[in-house]
Amino acid sequence: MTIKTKTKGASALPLNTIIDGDCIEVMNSLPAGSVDLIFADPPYNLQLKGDLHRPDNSKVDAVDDAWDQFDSFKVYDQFTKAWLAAARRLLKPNGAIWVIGSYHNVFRMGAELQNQGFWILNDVVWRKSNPMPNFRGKRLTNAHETLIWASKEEASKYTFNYEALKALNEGVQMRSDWVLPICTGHERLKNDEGEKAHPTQKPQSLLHRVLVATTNPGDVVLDPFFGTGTTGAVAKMLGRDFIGIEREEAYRKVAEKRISNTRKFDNEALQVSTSKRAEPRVAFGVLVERGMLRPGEELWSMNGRHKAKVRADGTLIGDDIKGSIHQVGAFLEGAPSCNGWTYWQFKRDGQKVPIDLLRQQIRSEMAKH
Amino acid sequence: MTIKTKTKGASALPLNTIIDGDCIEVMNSLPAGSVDLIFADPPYNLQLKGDLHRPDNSKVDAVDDAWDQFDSFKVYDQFTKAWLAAARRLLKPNGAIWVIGSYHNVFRMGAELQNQGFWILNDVVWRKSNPMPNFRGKRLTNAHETLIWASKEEASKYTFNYEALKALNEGVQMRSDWVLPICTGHERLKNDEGEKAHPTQKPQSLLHRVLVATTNPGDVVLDPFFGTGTTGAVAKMLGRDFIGIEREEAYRKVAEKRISNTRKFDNEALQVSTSKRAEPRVAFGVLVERGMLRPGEELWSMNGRHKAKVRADGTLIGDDIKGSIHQVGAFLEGAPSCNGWTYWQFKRDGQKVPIDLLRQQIRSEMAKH
DNA sequence: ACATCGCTTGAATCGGGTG
DNA sequence: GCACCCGATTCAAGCGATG
Repeated sequence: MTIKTKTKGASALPLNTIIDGDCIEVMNSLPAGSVDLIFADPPYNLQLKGDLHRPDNSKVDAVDDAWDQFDSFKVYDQFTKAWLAAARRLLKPNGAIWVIGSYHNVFRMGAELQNQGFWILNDVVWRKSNPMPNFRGKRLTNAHETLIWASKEEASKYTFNYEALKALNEGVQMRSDWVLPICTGHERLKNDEGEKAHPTQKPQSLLHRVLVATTNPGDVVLDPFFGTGTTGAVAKMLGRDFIGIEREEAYRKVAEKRISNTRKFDNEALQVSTSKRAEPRVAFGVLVERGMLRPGEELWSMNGRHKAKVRADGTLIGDDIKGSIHQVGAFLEGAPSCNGWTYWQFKRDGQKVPIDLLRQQIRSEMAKH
Repeated sequence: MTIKTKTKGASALPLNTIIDGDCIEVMNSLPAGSVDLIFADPPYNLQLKGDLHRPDNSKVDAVDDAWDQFDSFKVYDQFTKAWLAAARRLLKPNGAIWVIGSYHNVFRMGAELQNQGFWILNDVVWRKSNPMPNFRGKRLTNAHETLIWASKEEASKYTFNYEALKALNEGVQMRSDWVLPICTGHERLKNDEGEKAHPTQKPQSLLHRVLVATTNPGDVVLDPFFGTGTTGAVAKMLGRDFIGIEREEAYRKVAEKRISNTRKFDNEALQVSTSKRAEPRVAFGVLVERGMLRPGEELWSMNGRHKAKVRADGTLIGDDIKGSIHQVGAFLEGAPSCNGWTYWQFKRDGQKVPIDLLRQQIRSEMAKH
């Protein structure tokens, strides 16, 4: 695997590699403020017999009575607190995190995220189209898992590719409930004995949606519980850099092989729809300067109820009101605000045309240079 | 309102009343171990800042009530701890609790439930069929809320009406994600000024499912955050006893009126529990087993264009096709699916009759037993 | 009576660039 | 850091008015 590094101060970031070790120690050894996104699928809990370790790596005994149950929650909370703190330190100021869990552990993770100052943006329900039934008929079919998406802090300017997700959802904005099948068939990795290589392999479709939604090409994505590397494989396909941490050699081996067999999509395919907000700003006055509108020319409101005159400085004058296209529109409508670009129309050849059309002309000229 | 009481030791339980007061104090004044189910919809601690406007500039009527304001997570946690402890004391040993919340508060509630020894049975996602969109396009549409269902302790023999829920779900076991519309239209209670009486009124369909799933007729259901009394109204319809606690007089008044206008065998409730979707699934083969149709008998499609023969195992055989009544119908019509019950007809006394009539006969026999 | 259109509304942690 | 102001942004339902 090609090892790319990014330098941040004195230390370098090992990109597109799987690091062997305890995720807390490894994260604490990496440079702070260097990662764009973290995706974490930690052990789901503790009624789990065995295999739970304290932050100091000592092993927790399997327990089943109520008192020890409380004790095991305490230990799980310590573990959660430690790895979330290490994760938060790694994030850039505008970075974000995803965690996934079930009712066994997700409430404790969510509370700790809030306690540490992460700012929850959404909780997302992964609704499984093909869950395992409840065989004993004693409860509801456990047909979902919960993800939490949170920015590093309240003020973070997090990445959210709104238009791309809207496009993924047939043109209506993406909701907080995602229907996706569980990982089965060819996608499910097997070990040499033909058994499933990992008990909780996540489907690529889930990571695809997460990464398209909240990262851009070239971003650094870290997964502290890498397992068989779904995060890394999807990151590679999508042209993101990944860092995986995994302490089980068997998983690392499967993941290495998987990722080396994965290819990146074409650059063109990685482009996603973007919002208008990302397009260059155009001042209304430019339309006048360029002669696209004449001073003194009249504009009509979309609803036909109002009109105003263009002035040489790119402001409008209407009845009892002067100001920008936005201000005059807002005043005439009695609204708190108004997008003048979509509110006003001008006349050409007897037809009324939105002034936004002129802005688009200017933008397309700008794109050529 | 008729006041029924149940005596438990020295103290009596005030049934089917709305108690004025702080829910923690009131719960602590009631006899321990006396309640079958608690449904709790506490303040969510939304932490809203400025105003929000729709793209058409109208203002969103947000939850800005004093009862939803908390100074910090710490204060909210103290509140949660106190009311959950009071609730747990009230529950019978085999009692259970439902809580509902959003990502603002549900993680803290879930963690505290576990800390206090409640045993989580399922987390349930209420997927809203008609949520409010995200107007700014900055996040995913917040299209769900989360409920947690937990027994008083791990050893509790909780109530779960598995078959009733299966029947409600077209004969397949109920999942942990429930699609239900939010409370609008005539169901939404208004105050004297014609405004919504409560900012967060829950739909009756949600409480209907909760109470059918986890209580039996005659059970005592307590709601410590009664609001406008959805829990009480549905409990009354379904023949359960309720206890409501609510400290806002305006809400109590609306709830009193609502519940006094509610009848036990409300038509609406009956329609829900006996709707066609809820009726027991009948295998076509049963019609053959019972001699209502003979193997070898011919069936005709509704449009008269196709026919097929009944086989002894309850499948059909037509030209070039064998399979279920649905599969054969779909094949002959070149359709992706087909409801065989309404597609096929048989002949009696020269008349063609839909086979669904036979299914109805079986169902009415089943209802007698 | 029936279809269509327009208006209203719902537990919401809902900007960002420039000066 | 703050103030100012540009300007981007919505889905499903119910209900009443209209044709």
